[in-house]
Amino acid sequence: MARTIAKDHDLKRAHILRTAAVVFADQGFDRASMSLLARECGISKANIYHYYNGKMAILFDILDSYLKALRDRVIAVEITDENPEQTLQDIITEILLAYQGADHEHQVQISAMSALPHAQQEQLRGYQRALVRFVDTAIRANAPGVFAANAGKLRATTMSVFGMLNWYYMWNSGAGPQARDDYARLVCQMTLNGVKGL
Amino acid sequence: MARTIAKDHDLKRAHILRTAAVVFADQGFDRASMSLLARECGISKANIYHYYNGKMAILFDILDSYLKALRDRVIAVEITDENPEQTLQDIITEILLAYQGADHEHQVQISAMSALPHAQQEQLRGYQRALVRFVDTAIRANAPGVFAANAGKLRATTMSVFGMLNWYYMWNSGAGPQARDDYARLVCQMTLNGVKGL
DNA sequence: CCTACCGATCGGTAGG
DNA sequence: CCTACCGATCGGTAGG
Repeated sequence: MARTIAKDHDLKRAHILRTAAVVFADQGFDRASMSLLARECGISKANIYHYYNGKMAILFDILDSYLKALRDRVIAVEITDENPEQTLQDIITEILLAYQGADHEHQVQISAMSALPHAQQEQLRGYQRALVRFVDTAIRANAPGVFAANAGKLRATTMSVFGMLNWYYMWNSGAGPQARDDYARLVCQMTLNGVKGL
Repeated sequence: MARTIAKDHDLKRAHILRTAAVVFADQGFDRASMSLLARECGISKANIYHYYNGKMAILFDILDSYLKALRDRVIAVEITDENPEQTLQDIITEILLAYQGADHEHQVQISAMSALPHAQQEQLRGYQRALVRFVDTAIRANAPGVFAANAGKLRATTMSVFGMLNWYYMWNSGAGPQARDDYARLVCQMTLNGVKGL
């Protein structure tokens, strides 16, 4: 009995979370009212407060669950020391595939993360940093000599990759696995040829 | 007499515009109140309405003047048919230099443009499209054979460049001309080697 | 799980 | 009769 209720509770909470990501992304966090969110969820506004303590708590849960899952999925990619090029491409592909279907969460991350308290922002940035470090290491493995001589170059190259990946939803948000795999190859190629060409 | 007053009017309007870009970027457009903007401008809230018809009129003016000037500055870059590589690098450098000191406007563009009416958004997107077309043409000139065989590749490459450039403020916003020139070389190199490497 | 309702603050405008 | 400008407050709505 209690389990049935608890299960329904989690399902409903997850539904609110997903709906909120869409509403916050479409309207913007500040102008998306709790009334609208309730309407979109098919429940009353007061009922939302049974699952979340406030509007910011929903925002934090969206980004915390999204970024944590993204990090865990990407750092699980197997690293083969014998083939650093393939490893980098595997990682980039995994990121682009993880982005698939998460455009709303991605947009909320970019537009609304700054609305959170500093401590919560710092926690979220921790997930982002772990991801950046992981990609950073994979890129460095492809040209250790170059980067040993120029530390700033590695950072610039890594941030270039994230620039390309994080901009992807702006021009190809509906892309499927094939298009994402293709783009991963292009990004990987630009990165490798770029850094080795110096 | 009338000219002196008019001149002061324009200067004051420009001051409101610049201050609003900073306030809107820091606080977010929706949560930045007109009261705060007035305080930051050192004038009364009512006085702002002498220069602008409303909050959205300020937002539109920020983005319209910024994007128009950006477009005009970049498409003024001289194109030399004999040296398409140098032309591409000149264009990328000009964009990064135009971004310098405009981080607030850039951030407002990304986070608040969607708050405007569709007609105004469309006008702003016109400036963006002109810029994209210009870069697109410059990239195509570097590998006509490759892109004739693969139209989607050109678009992906162009959007990669904008991803790298538009992400720059996220990790090196305070960069000076030297750092921007360095990064322009890296972006150009990644782009050229990437598309020619296929 | 809802209706009813609050303190506060919003963008915008009144009179002078 | 104009422009430029202010203190005070409007109607309406936000999160809770």
